[in-house]
Amino acid sequence: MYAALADGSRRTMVDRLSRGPATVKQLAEPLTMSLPAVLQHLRVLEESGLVRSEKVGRVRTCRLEPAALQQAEQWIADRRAGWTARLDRLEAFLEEDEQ
Amino acid sequence: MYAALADGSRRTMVDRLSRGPATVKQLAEPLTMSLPAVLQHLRVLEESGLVRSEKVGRVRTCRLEPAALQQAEQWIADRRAGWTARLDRLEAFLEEDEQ
DNA sequence: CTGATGGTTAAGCACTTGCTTAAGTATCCA
DNA sequence: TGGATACTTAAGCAAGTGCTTAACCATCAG
Repeated sequence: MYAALADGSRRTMVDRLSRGPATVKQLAEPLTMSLPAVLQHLRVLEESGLVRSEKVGRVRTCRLEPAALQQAEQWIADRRAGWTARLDRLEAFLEEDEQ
Repeated sequence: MYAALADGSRRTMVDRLSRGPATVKQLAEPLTMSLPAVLQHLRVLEESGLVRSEKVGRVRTCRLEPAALQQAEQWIADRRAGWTARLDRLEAFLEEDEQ
């Protein structure tokens, strides 16, 4: 899933989708690459669970899957929390030592 | 930076570091790969800004850089926020429509 | 029906990544 | 001093990634 976010073009796509659903064409518009390339990025995003899409007529509409984003966010938050907790304990220890 | 977190071995290293500083040897211990491979992962983590390390004697000690982690977390949080804000507006609109 | 639109598939290619082994270098300890 | 410890560098390689072009399929509008 972080692998999906590792690519700049894909982050641009996620950014676009965070402002609302979009078609493949619309996702491709700000990107300087061929449509097949965009399709491949979209596939990566879908496989990571970050994006869901469905086709109506000849138009495929994509939308963000906030639950997946939250999961990624949570992992980082947890590691960071562990680290700051450690710092707090160290601080408390130094404080205690001072007395 | 997400590229740095994209690899499982590197996430294992970050996880270890979230529980406190560690030497290269300690980081390598849970990983089933050669030491040079670990060094290469460490280099990626340092270049991403997620980890800082310094060498004393013959031992290199690594520690997490929480600011970088927070930055990654923030980006995700922002995209997610944009999306949920959209949902809220939609909900408000539907509610209004109902009256 | 026919052309334009929106998407899809397949093949190929340059470049990057994630390892490996082999051969160092620089401490530290007895 | 001499061996063990803790990294470090360099070279090489198999697999994966991010594109491309060419060709194709399925709507939709006129």
